[in-house]
Amino acid sequence: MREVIRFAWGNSSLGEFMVATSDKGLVALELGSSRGSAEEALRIRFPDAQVVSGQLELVDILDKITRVIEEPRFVPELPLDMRGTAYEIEVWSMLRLLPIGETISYGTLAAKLGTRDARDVTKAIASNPLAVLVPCHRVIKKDGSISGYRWGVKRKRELLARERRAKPLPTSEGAG
DNA sequence: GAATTGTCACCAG
DNA sequence: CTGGTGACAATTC
Repeated sequence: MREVIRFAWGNSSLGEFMVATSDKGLVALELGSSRGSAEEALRIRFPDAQVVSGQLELVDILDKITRVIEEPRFVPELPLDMRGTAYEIEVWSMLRLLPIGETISYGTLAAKLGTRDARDVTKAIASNPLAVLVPCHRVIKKDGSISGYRWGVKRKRELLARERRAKPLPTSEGAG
């Protein structure tokens, strides 16, 4: 019996996104890719699985994802089926501990993980299949500038901007 | 901002 | 082990 991967499309202020789930939980959340290539990516990632459209079954999930994108503080209780090397999973777990509005550099994150090379973390983060749910957008370069983002630097900036607003600030940020 | 160079842990074979 | 690789980091103009 082949494993079944279901995918569906949703819409948000950041554009269209695709969600894919296995029996265990979410395996992918893609932002703004074209429908064709995103679906193909799934088949490549799960060559032995049956990739089917599950638009109806995933309505609930789509709804939650949309909300996460619009409201950074909303935490969906969605099961994540993380697939990757042990190291990648470690990095992803680490990212999810980052509070809203908080950013960290690749180098610092690497240090926390016990490795010494930021590039190492970079690779793991770049392999993150779960946009937003794993807040890889909170990882930036050491000088504070935005470096790169698998789903587009603009989305990264946008997500960070939203989180800054959502973050409870003791003082107002003043004119900006 | 763009280009250049140094660096090394991780992954696949 | 060997080889390839990077969403880095620090420097320079």
